Amino acid sequence: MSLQAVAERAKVSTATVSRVLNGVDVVRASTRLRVEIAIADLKYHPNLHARSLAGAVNKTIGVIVSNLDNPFFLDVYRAIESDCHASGYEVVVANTLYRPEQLAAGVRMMIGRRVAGLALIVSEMDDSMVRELTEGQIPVALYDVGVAGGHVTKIRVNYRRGVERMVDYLSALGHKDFAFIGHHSGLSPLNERWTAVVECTQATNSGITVKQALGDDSLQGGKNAAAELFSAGTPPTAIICVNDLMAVGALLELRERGLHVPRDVSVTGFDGIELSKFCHPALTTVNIPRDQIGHTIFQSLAPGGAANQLVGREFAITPELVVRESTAPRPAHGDRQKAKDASRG
Amino acid sequence: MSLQAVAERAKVSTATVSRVLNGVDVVRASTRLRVEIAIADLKYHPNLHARSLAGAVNKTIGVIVSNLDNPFFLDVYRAIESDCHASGYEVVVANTLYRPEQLAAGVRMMIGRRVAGLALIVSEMDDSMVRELTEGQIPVALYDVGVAGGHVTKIRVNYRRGVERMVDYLSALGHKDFAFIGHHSGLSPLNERWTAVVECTQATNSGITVKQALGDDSLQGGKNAAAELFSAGTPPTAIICVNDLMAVGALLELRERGLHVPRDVSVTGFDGIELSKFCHPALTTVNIPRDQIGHTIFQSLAPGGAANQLVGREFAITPELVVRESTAPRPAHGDRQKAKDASRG
DNA sequence: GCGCGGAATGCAATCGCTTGCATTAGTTCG
DNA sequence: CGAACTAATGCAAGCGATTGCATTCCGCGC
Repeated sequence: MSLQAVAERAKVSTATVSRVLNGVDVVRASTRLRVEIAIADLKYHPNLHARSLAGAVNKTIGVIVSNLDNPFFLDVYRAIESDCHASGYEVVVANTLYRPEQLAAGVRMMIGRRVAGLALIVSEMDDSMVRELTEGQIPVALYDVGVAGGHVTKIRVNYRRGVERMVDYLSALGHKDFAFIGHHSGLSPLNERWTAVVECTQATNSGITVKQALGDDSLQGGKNAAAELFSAGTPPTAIICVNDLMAVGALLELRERGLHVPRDVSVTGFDGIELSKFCHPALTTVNIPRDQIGHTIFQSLAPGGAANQLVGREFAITPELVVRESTAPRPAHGDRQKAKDASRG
Repeated sequence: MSLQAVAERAKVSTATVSRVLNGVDVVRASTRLRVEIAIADLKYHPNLHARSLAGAVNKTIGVIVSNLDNPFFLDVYRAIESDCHASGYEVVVANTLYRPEQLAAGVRMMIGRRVAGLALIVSEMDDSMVRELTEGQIPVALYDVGVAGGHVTKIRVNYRRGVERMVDYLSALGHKDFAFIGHHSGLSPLNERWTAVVECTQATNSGITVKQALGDDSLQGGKNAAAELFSAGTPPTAIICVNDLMAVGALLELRERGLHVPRDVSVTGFDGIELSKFCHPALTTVNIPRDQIGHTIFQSLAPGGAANQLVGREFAITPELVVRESTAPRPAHGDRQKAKDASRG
């Protein structure tokens, strides 16, 4: 099961077998055939560890994400994966579940594997981690954190802009009682979004209030957070969710409370995942071009081609508002009574 | 950046550094400290390729799935991943998109990586692939295909049983015009499900008809398939979908056609993914315990512990019917007119 | 028949790490 | 103080490829 074995069976040297394997075109046809037969007979599969050790160009790129369960991350990952396969690269993913120690473990693993490039689409990066990566050798693509330069490319989404549009839109519909559903408020990129919502709502000087509820980054988490919003205080008429997944979760909670979306409450998502179109009602959301992010990441990580222009740069993406069915004008006072009733449920 | 470098800096041999790294507990505390400092100073990360080459026990297990986009696969994967991390294993996934050549590539890669075990949760396995794996060396866990024995464990879900329950239930509700929404009918495990539906419906000798529509294994695919069902012929009153994901897609299509689920049409899913509970209406489905599958796979692949009892065996899982809101009695004749109208839309 | 020259092979060093065995350093005692 | 042990450390042989360089083959022209 080693090159050695194949070589013996084909009565050639390991060097020749290696050449056949790698398509180095200097092997006589008859020899090549003999080797190929031996390979097939032995069901030989080259040991990839040995191969990369021996210095073959490493065609693997690593991707670390916070939560594969959230289609947002999956979509970005898939875009990267598809580009990679198209260029003969392999991908290895790590899922951190928003846990810094898992991130650290993932990074260690990737470096240990000597990946050709490393993409980090995570929210739980702390400064020391960023610094370590920046000081390291391998090309890195950072999403929403750190700074570009050297071998690190940064992709930044202008969340604030997206939130602004969302808030402006909802304000225009007359909403005043806002709520924000988020998760992991302890992580700075996530906290920034909440801050953005607060600031945007306060900017329009019209007595708007916002409260926050937190849950996991999941359907159930969104549902739980929504429940919390209606458990006390003034029920909101507009709920801005940090992402589509949680928004869909919130939708169910509202339905169970007999609240109609968007008649009684408006709900918005963020990301523009496919599900946001398929849920009911379809979510008004802010689209983040996940494919584009994935492609950009790949290009900045894979050497050759356009890479040179991309690596070390920063890419800003301005998300777009997508209005669908989950938002409507603020209900009249009388109608709002319903939400209050639901609060007790 | 190599053991060598660390050794020199700490003024010890590479052997000692290696011992420190691996926690072999025979190094004097003072020496260990010196080495650890050197490691930190150099930001040294062991080369995992070299490590496995050198014969360290390989703690990696490979997982190949057909479509990570479908939460079913993701759930199984996550269960495996979580078990692995708990036992200090690493996981590497490959996504085939139902393409046999991608499967082959994935298997080659896993073998090349010399994984400790390989899980295949794919529908596109052909006999030769199964044979190759069976004849190979590494522990394998097969889902829904192949046979157990030797180092291959098999997990089999009794689909037919699930389908039977579904069909019985729907028949009891009076449905006669059935439809099946599936994908990749060319792959035998998938084709079997269609066959199961046909046979179950024909078993109850009551003039039941079934037609089939196909799409991708995605939300959009489900929607497309549903559209096809209403484009010609008698519109069905009960739609059995091959999985929840496609069912949710179908739901949207029906909604767009002004058909109410379950009043006008009943829709069922399969798998019991979380989304099936969060969509509207919540899907009547057949639950497949994905966690359990993942755990079983892990146990049969990871050596030690209960592994011995599991490896080489076959596990049968009988899925359970979960009735929710997407099914109801067959509409009366007059009401069915609505579906016919929708057909023209 | 011989010498040549390029095409095919083979040799062997190397990649970074693990590990069995040899060696050295430290301790404890007689 | 040196013997006898044990605890620490070092040596060096792999692991399974890749690859630059040396060597052997072969067909040809003279």
